[in-house]
Amino acid sequence: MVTLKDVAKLVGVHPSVVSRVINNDGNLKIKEETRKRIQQAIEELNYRPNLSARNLKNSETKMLGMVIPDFSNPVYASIIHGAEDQAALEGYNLLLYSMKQKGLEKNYFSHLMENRIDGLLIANSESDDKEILNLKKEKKPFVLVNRFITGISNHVILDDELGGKLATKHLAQLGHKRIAHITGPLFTGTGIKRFQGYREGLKEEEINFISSYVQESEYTIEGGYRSMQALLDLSTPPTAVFASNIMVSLGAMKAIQDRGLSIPRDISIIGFHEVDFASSLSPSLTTIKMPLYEMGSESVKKLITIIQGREEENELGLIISGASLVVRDSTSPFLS
Amino acid sequence: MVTLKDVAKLVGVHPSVVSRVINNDGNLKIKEETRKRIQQAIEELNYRPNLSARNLKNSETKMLGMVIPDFSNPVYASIIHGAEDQAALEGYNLLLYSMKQKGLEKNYFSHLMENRIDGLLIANSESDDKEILNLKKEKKPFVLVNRFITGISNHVILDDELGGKLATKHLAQLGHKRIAHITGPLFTGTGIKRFQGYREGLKEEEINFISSYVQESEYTIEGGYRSMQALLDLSTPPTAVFASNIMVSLGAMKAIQDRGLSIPRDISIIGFHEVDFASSLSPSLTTIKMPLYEMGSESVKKLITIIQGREEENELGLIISGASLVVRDSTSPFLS
DNA sequence: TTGTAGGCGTTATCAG
DNA sequence: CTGATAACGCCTACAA
Repeated sequence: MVTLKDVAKLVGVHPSVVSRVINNDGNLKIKEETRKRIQQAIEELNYRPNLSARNLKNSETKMLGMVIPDFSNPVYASIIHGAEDQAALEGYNLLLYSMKQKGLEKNYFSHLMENRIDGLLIANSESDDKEILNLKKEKKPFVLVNRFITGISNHVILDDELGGKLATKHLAQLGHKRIAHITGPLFTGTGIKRFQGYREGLKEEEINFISSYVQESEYTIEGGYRSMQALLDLSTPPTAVFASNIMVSLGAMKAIQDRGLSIPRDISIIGFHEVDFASSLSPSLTTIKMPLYEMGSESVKKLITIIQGREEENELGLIISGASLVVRDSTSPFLS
Repeated sequence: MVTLKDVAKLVGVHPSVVSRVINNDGNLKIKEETRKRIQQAIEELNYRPNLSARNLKNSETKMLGMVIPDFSNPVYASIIHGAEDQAALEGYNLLLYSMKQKGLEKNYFSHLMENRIDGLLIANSESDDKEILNLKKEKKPFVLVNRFITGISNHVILDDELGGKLATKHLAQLGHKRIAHITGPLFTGTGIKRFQGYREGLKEEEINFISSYVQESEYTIEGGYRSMQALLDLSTPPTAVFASNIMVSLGAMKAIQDRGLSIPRDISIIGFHEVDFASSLSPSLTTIKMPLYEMGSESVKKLITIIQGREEENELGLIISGASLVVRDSTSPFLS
């Protein structure tokens, strides 16, 4: 392996000079000629700085950890994409940890303590509250992404309430009165807030809240399927459904169609979060599009400011505002 | 930050003793009592070894890079999952690079040269052949995943040909004679081999190959949509279609349904690669399930043997055998 | 069984 | 403008 020394020897100069040329601060003075010779030698030997050594010296790694529930969830693909771009922009790399990983003993926390990563983005919903509070105690840089824990303010979240409201009002404005909601787990911040949005939407449209039209579910295809079945079993089934998540939407659509009912003729359905394949479903799915990419990139921005000590510890959490309706074929006016 | 020294000082012992306790080889002799005291001190101070220092000393990082085209492709989710599990099992971590990343200047190659990662899994299909050959010249550990380059033998691939054959024969055995194939790009190994499988399948079932039933496409929803439209525009359209990829399947299904045709009554369709939501499409999609998870984990195994120098440079590539049919509602017998 | 010394490759500080 | 030196935190011969 080629080191600074080798380059220095070839040029006939001290290693520290080579170091300075590489970390080109601009304002340190080096004779133009030696700089040239050094750069030539670097090319010639194909020298590459050893990052482990640099990391040790600078006590930073320019790597950020990010915990996600699962790579196969398309919603996280967008968040990751935003995070990755922003990280690259600021010279950082992303080390991803999925919760599905076998034998993962929360080594993202270890890595933070062991300085493998400079900071951590926590985007999984499983409850690790104790360890997260510990990070806070240890003053390790981290940011909660799309997640909220009481007592911790450094989070970046979406306006899920607005999204839920938009979805519900869209259905109401199509003339539907019997609007159901398949919620996410009601111990998650997102589940609760989308549900609140649903209630607000009903209120603003002067529709009575009927508790049997609310089914608590998991964020899974199977959950959506079962919950939709329950709704269809009601003596007066809903004519429109707001599904709290894309997986839930898939399950619900399947349940409706398996009963021989047609979307949207018999039942309209709207999903939460926009994904690539929404337009290629049959029928194509009306969705609420949330700024997922932005949430990813803003999370990284926030984490880096914390790492670089440019932020007060107790700044308020960031809400990425915005939510928009993408109308497709799965929702249509209520036909009495 | 707490270091070895701090622990040693607290116990009243030399740092090297502490180091030995941590790297518990088992066969080095340390008085049981001092070991205990050291371990207590470690707990007490909450000491964590600094990985940058360790990496520098050992000239390894226990991190593997992996280049993928895009996080939002569900097929890669399975591969990543397999890779991640195997890596964790062997004490490694995965650093993922998506090709979609902005301002990514192939820094996965740099990272390999700069010893940020110990080896690289190359699973993207974009052509970087020159740089890959360079890696070989530099004797840097890498493995090609689901990809083939002439002159390079360390790859791990699937039996795409078998998969293509299975798909085609399934359709033939349902009585279809007019079987179309929407291929992937025919400059990719996977595209070519699935196409070959298609031809073999036809041959074995004694069905004539008709070139107008072959549409070359990209691995995208749009590509599948356009190619399917072209097939439907034929004077004698096919009654069954083998789509080379899951995205292509989505596009093709949409195209069929947009024409008011029914799947599978008018046209049967089979997709390549099994994904979570295949069963929740409408109709649910018959697919060829390939051992993606295994490909991921085997790739990591192979890479680690190369890193550890346990493998001859020119060993043959590995083919993960196996392909199976998952029959669902999108394929049905041909009705004359 | 434990201590000593040297070095992994880089960079910061100071002196020349 | 360039050189020397020390240090980042850890590990490993070798010596005691």
